[in-house]
Amino acid sequence: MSGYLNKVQLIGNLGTDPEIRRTQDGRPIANMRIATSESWRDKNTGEKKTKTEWHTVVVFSEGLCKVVEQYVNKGDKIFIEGQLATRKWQDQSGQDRWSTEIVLQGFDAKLIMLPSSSGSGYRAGGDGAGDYGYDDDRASGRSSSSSSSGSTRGQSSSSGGSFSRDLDDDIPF
Amino acid sequence: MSGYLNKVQLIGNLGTDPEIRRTQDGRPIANMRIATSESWRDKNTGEKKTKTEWHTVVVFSEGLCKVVEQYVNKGDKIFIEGQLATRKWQDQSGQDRWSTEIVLQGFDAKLIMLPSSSGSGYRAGGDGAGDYGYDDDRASGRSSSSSSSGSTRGQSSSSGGSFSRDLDDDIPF
Amino acid sequence: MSGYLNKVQLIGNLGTDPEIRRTQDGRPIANMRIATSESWRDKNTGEKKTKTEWHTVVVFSEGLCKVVEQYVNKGDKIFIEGQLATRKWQDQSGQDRWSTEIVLQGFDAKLIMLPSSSGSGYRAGGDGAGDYGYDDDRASGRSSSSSSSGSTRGQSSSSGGSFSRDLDDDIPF
Amino acid sequence: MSGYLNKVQLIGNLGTDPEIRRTQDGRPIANMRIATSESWRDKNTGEKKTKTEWHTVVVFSEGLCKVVEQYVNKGDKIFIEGQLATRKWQDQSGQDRWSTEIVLQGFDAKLIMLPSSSGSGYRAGGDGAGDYGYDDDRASGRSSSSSSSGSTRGQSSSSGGSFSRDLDDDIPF
DNA sequence: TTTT
DNA sequence: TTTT
Repeated sequence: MSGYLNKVQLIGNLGTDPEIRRTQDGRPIANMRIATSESWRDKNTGEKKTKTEWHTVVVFSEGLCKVVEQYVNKGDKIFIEGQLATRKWQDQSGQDRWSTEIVLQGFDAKLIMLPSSSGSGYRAGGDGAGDYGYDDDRASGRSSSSSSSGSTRGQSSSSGGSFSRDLDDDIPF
Repeated sequence: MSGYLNKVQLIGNLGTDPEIRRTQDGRPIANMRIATSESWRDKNTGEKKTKTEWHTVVVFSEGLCKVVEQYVNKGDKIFIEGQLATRKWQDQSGQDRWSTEIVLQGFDAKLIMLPSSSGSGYRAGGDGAGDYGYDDDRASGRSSSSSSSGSTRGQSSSSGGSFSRDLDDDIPF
Repeated sequence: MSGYLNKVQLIGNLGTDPEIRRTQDGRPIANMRIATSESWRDKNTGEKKTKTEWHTVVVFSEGLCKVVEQYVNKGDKIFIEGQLATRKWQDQSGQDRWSTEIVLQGFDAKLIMLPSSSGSGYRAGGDGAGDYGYDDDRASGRSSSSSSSGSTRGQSSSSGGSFSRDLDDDIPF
Repeated sequence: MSGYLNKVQLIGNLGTDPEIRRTQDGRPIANMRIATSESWRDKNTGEKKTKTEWHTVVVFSEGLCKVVEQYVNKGDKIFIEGQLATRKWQDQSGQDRWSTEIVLQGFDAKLIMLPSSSGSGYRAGGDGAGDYGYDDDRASGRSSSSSSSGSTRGQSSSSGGSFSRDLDDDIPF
């Protein structure tokens, strides 16, 4: 509400295909594992070093979930902007555990597909991400709970596209 | 819509009071001049140098305009997040000119008031920034070129507060 | 090194005083717990809700550590920019655990002190944050596991100041 | 010097090849024109609209200039992070003009090549951007004024790579 | 024109 | 544990 900023931005690659699950009332939630890496040359040894960081991204935004479901695949490079959230859960032995995730929900959420360099992907022609016809009722506040696709996952479109926050989220973030 | 990012973030101080004007259909637009500075010590001379950069910020977001109108004053420090836009206009002699501004509009817009260190400001009690309860009609599609305050400018509240994207419902911000 | 972005930005308040420890070779490391909050009004009940997120920030940057040590206190509001890093550790029972932290290290690290609105703080006069004149040995490759202050913690300066990346020369910051 | 943030981030495409010029003392400066676009559906007419914004990016960072010179071409998509700077100049008639540019200089500067979807580019094998062997004397503060390439511009490498700030800049920013 |  |  007041005077705070909580922002995460990543450009990285998906380690696996996104996992889409649904809440009891049918809302989709997408999970992605995204890798970012850094390389540097060791000051002393001159050796080249690399460190890869893995991030868990959870997409609550219904609009972005649809995009993830249809256009995002293992290996793809994406830009995401979301918020940090640490969640408490219990492991099998009942012990408290915490997981920190990057949450894409509400207006701050952003996802930009960055063309995969692998080029192995199917390059969508007229139906690329850029034309996904995401008829923006987000901005108008209408709550078209238009089901969303089932499970048809497109081939990697590799076309690039920007998708940002949607208004029909009611889950606080 | 697709594959692009255009983001500006500033933390700086207002050089003057914001200027609020209105479109013919009554929508408010706020203009602010914000200074950011940098200092460094010259590598050769050891001299300390400072450079101040002045930024023009234009607030189209109706909700943020109300906030600016009520809580933001000359000298205040704020964080803003918006987009770059270059606008063409004609000077007196009819020559084309361009001005680059930082636009706060739509969902990407964000404004956080940062408590003024001067402390000269009037510290609002129960009616602080966090309770301003404005409702914006941009996101809802309504175009109520309504009311909104006239010119009553509060004293510098110095209370700090975050105001983001135009929303009139419960979606957190 | 290549094609990745891993960035976190927070504006929040410290829940406790920073904790400064030192590595065996004398380098300081600062830990801070920073809170960010969000408020929203529940769409259905109309109830006002708040959620506070706590973040663990670890400062490896020697220059920023000095700043934290001298100027940052419980309750202060700061802006930080760093990177996400997830660290594995073993709990008492030898089980693997992971913690995600925001790391301030190297050139991407940034810390801006935002004047505390509480104003309870001691306002440093001539020795304000802007004059701290620290020189960092990280960027220069020197590993002077040197000096640096012991434990003298200033009162909350509330003066505001920006401290970024490790540098001991004239490059502006 | 203290308490300010001035940050611009873009993901966009180059409208033309970068232009590299040199200062009298041989330092390279690269200029790029980068486009970002937005699309939306008009609330009233339902019409699809697009607006493209053009940004002028000036690279003072010597390391990033080399990268731009070798790897960045017309049409390429890149991520850049820099600072806003408004510069005054005189037109032919001696009138004052101002231009706002995004400056990549010093530590805040960042450039990430995003694989071009066009795929028309020559895909560098072992000498791709990722292997550019930018032997990081930046971090060590050494000032290897190693000339830099002349004008050999590689074909679009499409390989992606991240390049960030260098220490050997002395031009303030 | 602000601020430190 | 902070802050508003």
